[in-house]
Amino acid sequence: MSKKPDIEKNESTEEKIKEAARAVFTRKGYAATRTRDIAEESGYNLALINYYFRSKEKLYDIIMLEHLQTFLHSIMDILNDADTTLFQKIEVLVGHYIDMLIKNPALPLFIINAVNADPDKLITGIGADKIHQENLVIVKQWKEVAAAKKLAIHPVHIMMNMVSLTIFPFMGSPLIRNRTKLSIEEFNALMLERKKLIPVWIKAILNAEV
Amino acid sequence: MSKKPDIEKNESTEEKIKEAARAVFTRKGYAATRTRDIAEESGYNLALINYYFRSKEKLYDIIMLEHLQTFLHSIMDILNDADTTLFQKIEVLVGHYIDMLIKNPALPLFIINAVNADPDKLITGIGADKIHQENLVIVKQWKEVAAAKKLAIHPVHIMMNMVSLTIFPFMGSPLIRNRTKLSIEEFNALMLERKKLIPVWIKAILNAEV
DNA sequence: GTCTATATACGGATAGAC
DNA sequence: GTCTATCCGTATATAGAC
Repeated sequence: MSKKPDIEKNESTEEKIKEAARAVFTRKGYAATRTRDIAEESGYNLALINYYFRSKEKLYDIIMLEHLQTFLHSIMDILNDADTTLFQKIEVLVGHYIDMLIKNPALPLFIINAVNADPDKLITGIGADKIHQENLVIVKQWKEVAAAKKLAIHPVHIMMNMVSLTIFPFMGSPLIRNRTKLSIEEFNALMLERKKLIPVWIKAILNAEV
Repeated sequence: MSKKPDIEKNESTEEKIKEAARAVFTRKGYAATRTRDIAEESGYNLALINYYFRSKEKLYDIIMLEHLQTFLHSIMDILNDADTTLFQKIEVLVGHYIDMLIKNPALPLFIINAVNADPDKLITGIGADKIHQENLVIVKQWKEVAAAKKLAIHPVHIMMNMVSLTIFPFMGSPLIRNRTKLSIEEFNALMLERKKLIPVWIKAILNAEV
């Protein structure tokens, strides 16, 4: 056996601080979190934050990029899958995001605020160039469908609809839950329903008379 | 004529500071704005902020409540209008909000962040009690439609859909505009299209086979 | 690596001159 | 009412002991 201690399951101090930072930054945003909050949440001393991460901002950047990665993870594979139809992609995409958002409901607000605070930083970090490729499989498939249906509406409407219907309820959940008196479990159950519903609705929207 | 000076069109110092505060708070949020930013934006000195508003937080509260009022202004009248049908209400509501959001696109993010930072403060300030009344005209109308259509889906889905489709694109606009290379004018034109489209889509959703 | 103590900077607020 | 100068708490960051 190696010399690694059998308390190996405990993460390193560095990792614990990062987790604490993720928790606090995600909840309160950059400006409102104090390094002291992170230290307290981690169980370690304030000085260790700088020892491991040099500065609050560097630590924040790490968390931000990780969140971005979580948010975009595997989406390119879905968008570029030659073996699925457009509507299958929509189903997979919506399902993927709802599962992810139930685990991580604060993510969209965090990311939108980050983009708002410093658009360039995020948008370049996004690897966004790749995403806008005109030769993504989904874009080609979309063009075929649009041509077949002789759609008069701008394609970004459909994209916005899909994203809006999927993501917004999570951003509004504090207000929605307060107004509706739904528990978190009931709310999440509704979100899971939307995995089936949103693709159906998107189809209905595409077929709607305008 | 009165003794008022003919430079009357210039607002008072107090009002100018409030406008500056509105601009900065709305753009950067509470924690990230410094009173010095507001002073600079207003053209006046830092000390005057405290002279007129006592503290950063009191000034923020004023801005926040004004924004909330803008956001909810006249919505109760629409919701409670006995002379319009349910779908007319949806049309009016969506149109009202899109017009308002084109003028004030940063509002939803500001409000959601405010709710997030301090749920109780906002939710009580909202006069939220009134909004949840079961005897609003729109609620009654909704129940009739739901009964007639024997809808299997939870009514909050429909509410979430309407709000999501209307509001989210504005919150995501920095990212959307970057990805699509749309100008602000083009983006706003799309939003205006949605005044007609969203009600149609809501109907389509209501009639969709599930 | 982890702590305590401290340097240094920044931001909100006020005193006091004009 | 408006300004300059300054106070003082708080937050980030670092020095240095263990």
